[in-house]
Amino acid sequence: MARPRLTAEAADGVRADICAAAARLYERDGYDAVTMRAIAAAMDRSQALPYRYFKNKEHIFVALRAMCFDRLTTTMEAVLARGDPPLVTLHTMAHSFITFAEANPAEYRLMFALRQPPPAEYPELHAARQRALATLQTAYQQAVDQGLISGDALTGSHVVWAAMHGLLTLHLAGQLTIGRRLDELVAPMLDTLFGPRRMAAAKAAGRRPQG
Amino acid sequence: MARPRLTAEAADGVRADICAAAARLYERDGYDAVTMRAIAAAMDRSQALPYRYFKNKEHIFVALRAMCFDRLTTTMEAVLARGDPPLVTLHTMAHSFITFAEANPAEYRLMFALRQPPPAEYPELHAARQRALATLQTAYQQAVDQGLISGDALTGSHVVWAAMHGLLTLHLAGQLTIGRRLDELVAPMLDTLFGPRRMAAAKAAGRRPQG
DNA sequence: CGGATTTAATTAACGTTGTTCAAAGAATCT
DNA sequence: AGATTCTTTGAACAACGTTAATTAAATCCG
Repeated sequence: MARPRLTAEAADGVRADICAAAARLYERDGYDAVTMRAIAAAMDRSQALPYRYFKNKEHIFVALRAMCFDRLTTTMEAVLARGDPPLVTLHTMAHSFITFAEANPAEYRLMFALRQPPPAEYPELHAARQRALATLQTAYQQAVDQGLISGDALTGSHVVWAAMHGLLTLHLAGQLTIGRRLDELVAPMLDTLFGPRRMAAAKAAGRRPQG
Repeated sequence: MARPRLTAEAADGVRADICAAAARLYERDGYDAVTMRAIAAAMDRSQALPYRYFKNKEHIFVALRAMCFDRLTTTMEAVLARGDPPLVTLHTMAHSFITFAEANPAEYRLMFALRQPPPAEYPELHAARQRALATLQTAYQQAVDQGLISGDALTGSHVVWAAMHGLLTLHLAGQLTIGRRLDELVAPMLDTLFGPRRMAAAKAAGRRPQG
């Protein structure tokens, strides 16, 4: 025959390199710095190379998004694995969500950009997002099962997700005028979502060493 | 002397025309269709004309954003002017917020875009946004004054604003997987924010013909 | 009325960008 | 070695934001 095709792993490796270069550019110099030419230049390759591995620029950003969601999911699953009392877990999970966003604002902006291709077109990204939400839902379900929260977990976890996300979105867009510390709004938000008295009691009673 | 400068009103008129052309393009063909050349072409002018009236493209979008916030504020103020009981007003205001977003998704996306210049650089836009939030805060304050809600109005109105916004943001980005109707989440969200029992009671007792 | 002058608007151009396509390079089999 | 097939490249295109040089328009003064 002829020259053998790249192994699937090899092709994935190149794709990973492309994503890494794009991520580095994005994190260091912002969205506008992520150009196809710059990505290729960072890899010491020609400007046309990325097009052999991604259909277009948008697909590269979709891949980046999925990677970010995977990272977020990992931290959320770690919280769930600690096995704290449900309300403590929810509280901690919400804070780790906020910590993630504040530590990686550029990534968060990317993940939840308002201008995005319809998720249905990118099942991989959709799955990554669902994994994060499922983790929250599991924690919420445990709280419901123990009678600490009423309502169904699917709806409730969506409400929590949306409320936290709204806070972070406004914060990152500089549209929060109340003070400088986001915490001033996080605490009341969590109180509203989970109830202040129950939270305090759960935290006092539920602290464990590790898990 | 020589050719007289354009009147301030005349210049504002041209600026308004530019914004109108940009808005029409944005609404009809999306963000990518809003190019300086297309704006000028829609006005039957040369491609360099917008630069005499706006520093750059970003400033045009800032102006559009401010116009959208003014429209939102108008509808919110109308709700406040009805003079319903505070909890009814808050409830109605939240729904009008959602109605606005669902009726003008493109505008909403524009208003709350994650990638935006720092608000401090555009006091006019900042003021327009503050006006909307102040309206909500006023309604919230009335509820606090009547003992229907605890906590301070500034914090509380921010929490409500953020929660509603989070819901809409995820909805518009297609990241809400629960059912098709946004209402399935709006109702639980409002219940969480304002309390279901008090809400129902207030609505039953407070309905008025017009205000 | 007619040149001088000052502002407005246009034409033309520059540097970049995303993307495509034909040509060149590399790796295998016969 | 030569043919063949995949990979990579170099060059090109159209479109964009933006700026500079040029032309058109409207006033004032004589």
